[in-house]
Amino acid sequence: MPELPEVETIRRALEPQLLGRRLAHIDVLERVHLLKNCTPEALQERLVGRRLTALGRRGKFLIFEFGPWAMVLHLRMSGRLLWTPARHTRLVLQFRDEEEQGRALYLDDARRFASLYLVRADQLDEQKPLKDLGLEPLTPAYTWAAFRRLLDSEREVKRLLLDQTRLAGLGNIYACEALFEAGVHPRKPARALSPEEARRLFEAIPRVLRRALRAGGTSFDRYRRPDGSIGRFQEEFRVYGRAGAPCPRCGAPIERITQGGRSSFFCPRCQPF
DNA sequence: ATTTCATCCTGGAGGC
DNA sequence: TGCCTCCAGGATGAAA
Repeated sequence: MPELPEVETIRRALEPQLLGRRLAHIDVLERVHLLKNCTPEALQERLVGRRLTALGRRGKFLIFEFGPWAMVLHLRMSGRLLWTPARHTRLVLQFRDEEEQGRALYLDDARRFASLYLVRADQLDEQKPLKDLGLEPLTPAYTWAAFRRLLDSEREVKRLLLDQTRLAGLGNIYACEALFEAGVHPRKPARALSPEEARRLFEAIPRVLRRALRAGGTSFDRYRRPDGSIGRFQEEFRVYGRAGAPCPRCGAPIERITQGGRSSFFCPRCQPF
């Protein structure tokens, strides 16, 4: 479900609530699928009693740093972090606050695809799952030179944009929307983009992500902010999920194709091959 | 070395 | 109402 704008929206909502708070309890209700490199006991031992020293994000990963140890969480398709219990609660993080009342954050994840790693905080860049992540689109590292290097591939540009080891944070929605904004056909081999197309795509990616952030992300299905409120970016979709509907720019019907088992939506007139 | 494919799992929507 | 099929914001590891 969540791509970079949704994960960053969650991060921004949680940070002021949680930074400096002490973790009182951690309950793992689903260990088999969720815990990738540790046991519930190890999680408890390393994290309980510690204060949250940082809440970060890399690509679609949320990084809860508790002093020397970090809990790295990926929500995958259906994961949500909520302040209230939900139908498919897989993990509960109980924080102590000043008044000692305590507040709990619930990981709700119907499809059980979410994943959690326990990593030493000083090893985050060297260990799974963050070590192979590619370029971050909303950071100073995202430069024209770095982006052009990334496009040096025969692969279809849409599939390249989804490869997290090349570019971190884009998912199906924002890859489709950025390609539309740039006027680039999703099937075009990355290397075959003209310099103008490459430049437009380079600029469209952060622009689309920032617009989505401003809207609080996309909630056409399950995604919610931790307080349960929804994002509004689905109201701004130009192509995603709009097969057959008129292109907002030229009126031609939006097409849907399949690439790597995933749907791509594009305007055949505005995004010529 | 790439690239495709199936798979993990559950729920919702739509067809009949 | 019930049953069936398809689809889903993601990623991985095996197979081709």
